Amino acid sequence: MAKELKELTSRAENYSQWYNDLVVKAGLAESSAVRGCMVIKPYGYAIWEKMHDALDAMFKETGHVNAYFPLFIPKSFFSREADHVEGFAKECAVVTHYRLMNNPSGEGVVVDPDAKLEEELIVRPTSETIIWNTYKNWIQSYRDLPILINQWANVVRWEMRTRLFLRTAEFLWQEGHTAHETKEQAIEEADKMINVYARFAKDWMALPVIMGRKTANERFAGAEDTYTIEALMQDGKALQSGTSHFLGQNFAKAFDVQFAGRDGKLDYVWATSWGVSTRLMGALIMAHSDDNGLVLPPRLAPTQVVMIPIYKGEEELRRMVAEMEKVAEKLKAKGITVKIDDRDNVRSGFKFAEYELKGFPVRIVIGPRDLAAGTAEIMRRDTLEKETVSLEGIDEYVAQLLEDIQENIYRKAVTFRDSMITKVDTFEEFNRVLDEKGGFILAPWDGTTETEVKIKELTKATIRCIPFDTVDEEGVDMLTGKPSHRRVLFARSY
RNA sequence: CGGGAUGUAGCGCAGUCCGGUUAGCGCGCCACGUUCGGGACGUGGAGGUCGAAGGUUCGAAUCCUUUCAUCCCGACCA
Repeated sequence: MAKELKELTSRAENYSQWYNDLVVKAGLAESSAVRGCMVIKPYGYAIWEKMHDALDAMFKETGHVNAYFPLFIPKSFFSREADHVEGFAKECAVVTHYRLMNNPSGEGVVVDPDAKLEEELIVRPTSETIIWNTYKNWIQSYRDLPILINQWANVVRWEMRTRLFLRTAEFLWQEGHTAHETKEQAIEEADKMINVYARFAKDWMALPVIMGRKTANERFAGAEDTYTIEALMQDGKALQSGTSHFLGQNFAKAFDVQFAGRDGKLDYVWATSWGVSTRLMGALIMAHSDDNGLVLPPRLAPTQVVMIPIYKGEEELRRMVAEMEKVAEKLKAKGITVKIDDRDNVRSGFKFAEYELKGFPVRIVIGPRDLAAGTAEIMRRDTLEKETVSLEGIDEYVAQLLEDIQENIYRKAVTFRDSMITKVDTFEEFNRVLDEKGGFILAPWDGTTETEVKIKELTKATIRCIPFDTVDEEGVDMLTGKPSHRRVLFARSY
C-alpha cells in the first residue's frame, strides 16, 4: 500500500495527487458515486470523532449547549438577508418535489410532476436563516439572552470543484449561533470562539494558525466582521481552517428579532456564528504527513500505540502476544489506547508499513530477542526513530513519548510555518516569493477592495487575514503606491 | 461551467489506433507447504454484464452516436 503510494507520487511533483492518494490509501475517505460528495471510512471517522469530542468539550466549557435544527430551509428565508443570499445562491441544492413515480414509458422512476412543492426547500448550506427564524420565537426580553447554541450537522454546498475533506458537496461541521443583548457581548463571543479554535488547532491538532480579521471582500455573507484561523500546508498554500463571525444586527433585522431591554425599549438582538468542518481533517493530513503516510498527533490518533510481534511458529506468537498483553494492560491503565496486531497472515514488515501509512504515533515491537532481554523496540512515527527500551517502566516511557511526539509535531509545524512567512515591500518581490517559495507573505496594503481584487487577479494570492497581532506600520502599497498603515497576510490558498 | 484525461476482476493496469477463438498481467483473495527482527516464496484455485444505452457488422472491450461517472487544471467557495 505505502509502496504503491511512494511509487505513484512524490509531494514535490504533484501535491494534490499525493494528498488524494494518501486520503484514500490510508483508509480515511473516498469519493462517492454522488457528485462531489465523499464517503468517510471508519478510520477517518474515528479521527473526526476525536476532533468532535474535544471541540464539543471546549464549547461546553465556554457555556454552550447543543441543539438541532432542520435540514430543509424554505426558500423565502434566504431572501431576507440580501448579502447572505448573494453569497450562497450559486451553490444551493434545491428540493422541488416530494414524490417519485414509475416511469410511464418503461424502466425506472421519474419525478412525479404532480408532486411539486408550493415553495421549494433549500438543503442548508449553513443554518443562520432557519435558526434566526426560530430565535424570533424564543426571544422577548433581555432575560432570554444570551442564547449560546451549537449544532453538529451536515451541510451542502454545490461547489463546482471538490476535493476530499477540503471541499466536498456535503460536509460535516459544527455551527455555533449565539444571540446577545449588546454589541460588545457579541463581539466578545466571536473573539472568544476564534480563540477556542486556535487553541484546539494548537493543543489537539498540533497545528499553528494565524488568527486575524478578514477583509470586507473575504467576509462571510451577512457578517459585519469575520475572524479566521489560517493554517499553512506543506506545499506552501494556506488553508482557512475555521471562522467566527460577528453578525451585528443583520439577521435580527432580517428576521425581526427584537427584545425588550433593561430600559424597556425594544432593540434588535446582536448575533454571532462560528464553525469548523471536516476540512480540519484535510488540514491535519496536509500539515503533518510525510511520504510514509499520515502523521497523526497522539491526542487525535484513534489508537496511539500498535504492538507487533516478531515470531516463528504459533507457540512463539502466543508467547509474544502474552507478553504484549501485559504491556497493553499497563498502557491502558495510563489512559493510552493500544492495539495488538496478532494477525498471522501478513508478515511483520508489512504491518510496519501499514501502521506508518495510517499514522499510528507509536509502534512497539517484541520478538524473541526482546523477550530474552526483557526489552521492546519502540518506534515513534514523527521521526521514525527506533529505540530499545526495558519492559520495566515501559508504560511511563510511552506516556512521555506520546507527549513528546505531540509537542514535536507542533514544533516542527511552527518552525516550518515561521520559515514560510516572508515580509515583502515591492510587487516584484511579492511575485517572486509567491512563485519560488510560497507560504504567507506580509505586505503593505492600501486598504481598498479594489487593490485587493487586482492583486488576486494578477497573482491568485488573496489576503488571508489582517492578523490580530499586526502592528501599525507606515508604508506604501506594493501595487498602487498609495499609503499603507499596516501589513496584511497574503497567500495562495485552498 | 470551460480545458485535459480516464472508465476492462477488490486495487493498479495492458489490450482499443489497425474489429476475429475461451479478454490478459501484477497485487490482493482462497487452499496447502516452506518462511518470518522492515512491504516473503512455491504450487494449485476462485473471481469479468470490458461504466451504461443505442447503432454498424457474419462478428465489437476495440468503430459510430448518446449518456453517466471519476480525476487533474482553471473560474467559484469553508
